[in-house]
Amino acid sequence: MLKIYNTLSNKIEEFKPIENNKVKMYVCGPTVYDNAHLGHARCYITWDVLYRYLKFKGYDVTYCRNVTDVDDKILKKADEQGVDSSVITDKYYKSFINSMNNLNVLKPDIEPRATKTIGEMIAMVKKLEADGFAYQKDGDVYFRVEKYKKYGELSSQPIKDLLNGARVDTNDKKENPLDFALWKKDELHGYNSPWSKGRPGWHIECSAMSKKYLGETIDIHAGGADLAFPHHENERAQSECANNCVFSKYWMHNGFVTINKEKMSKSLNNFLTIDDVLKNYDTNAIRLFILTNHYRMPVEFNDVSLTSAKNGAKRLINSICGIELTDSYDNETIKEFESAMDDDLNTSKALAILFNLVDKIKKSENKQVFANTLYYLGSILGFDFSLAKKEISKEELVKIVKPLYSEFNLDSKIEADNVIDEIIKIRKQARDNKDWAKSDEIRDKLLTYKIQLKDSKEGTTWQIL
RNA sequence: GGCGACAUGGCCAAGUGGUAAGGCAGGAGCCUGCAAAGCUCUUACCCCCGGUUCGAAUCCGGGUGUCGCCUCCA
Repeated sequence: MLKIYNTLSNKIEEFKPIENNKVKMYVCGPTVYDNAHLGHARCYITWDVLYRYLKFKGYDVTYCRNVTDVDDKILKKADEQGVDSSVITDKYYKSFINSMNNLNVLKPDIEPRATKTIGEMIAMVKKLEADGFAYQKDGDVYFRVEKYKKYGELSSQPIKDLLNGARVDTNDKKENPLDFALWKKDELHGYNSPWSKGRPGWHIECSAMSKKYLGETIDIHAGGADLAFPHHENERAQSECANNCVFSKYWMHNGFVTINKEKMSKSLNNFLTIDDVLKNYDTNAIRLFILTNHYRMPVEFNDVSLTSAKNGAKRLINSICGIELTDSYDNETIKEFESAMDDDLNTSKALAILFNLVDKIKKSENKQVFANTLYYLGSILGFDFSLAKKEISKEELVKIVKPLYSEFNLDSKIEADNVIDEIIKIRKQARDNKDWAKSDEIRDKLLTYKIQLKDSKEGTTWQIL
């Protein structure tokens, strides 16, 4: 039985979909105005694991992750560069998708774009205005927070204390400082609407897209912890007032990636892009780095942790090397894994189970069963086992071996398959003569071509790194 | 100021009442001419004080420290 932490109740609750075994989940996607950073990676990897796990549990999941392509920052950048905003959004959307693919994050079922949902947003704002939940002022439209009695419930913010907060946006146009914009007048970049040429507020975008693609009530709404207030709070207020029903049954939030103990973010300018990190660490290292921690806890980025994850991931992934995979599994381990994951996605515990499998693969007679199980469960966590070391193909070998002919003055008639063995023979002569200098020189030289030698009593074997 | 989270071995991190998963690093060993890689083995009483209990890392109270949200942010 899956249990998840619901931000709405601040409790771990049993997960029960609204409709049979169907799950509708919505994750707030990126605003595409810059390259995605490691914080985004954490977020989308976390929800990718939830998506994969729900499917593993047999749920019929519809996963919607939007793309925000109407936004102040996008327009600012477009204006600065003197281009249409679509130039900016297309560029960074592609970059985002590329990063997600590189991170082995599954494509959501639906990826709506805000610019394609403007009509629905306007309709929603009209409804809110007609029902007295919103008011127009000088072409802007604001949501009347006091009309929604549950306001502040999701983020556990007492409404009266919000007013006393140090950072409340005061704006003469608002009836109440807490009211937030549903529509903003913008003659320059705007869309036509009943109120003004303008554009939607950020919060209404998600409300409208969620409704359009998943319906008025969904099972899970997720995103970064920084979205809980005000974004999710506002989304919930709008949607529940406009639709007159529950917006989302469960709300889930992931913790941040920190660097020097501080939240990694654009505004603090202390971020590393996903592509930057991928230069030094592969996708499995990043997965392990992130999943080692519980998804609601902060994760501190540094090279020590990433290197640790890199080494661990290598061992995990390579442990299935050379074992033919079938479809026989160790059911007991699968149960353990499920029980860990059922406990609010305890990925740390799930990983411990995977590492125990690594041990079993080495020690058990039944290597295949444990290797299958590791592959199966590891894939639920999104590890990419295709990166495990495999037998290299003939073409690859030919390519690797090519420069060795001249390097070692070999006869060009020697088959690629035999080149390395031929060099080992040369080295063996040196070793027989106890010419260690020459022997080591050959070994080091081969290593520069990513060919690693291993000496043992039975002779010397080689391996491509 | 309001709300909330966290504090476990060298580093990271599970663990919500019965005497501490797992990863990385380190150490020892096997292997080797020496290495590398790989393999085997290996290191903790849980921030402080007080309380509840037969028994607490785990519950309660009080400290101390760190972080987050209250503004755009995953």
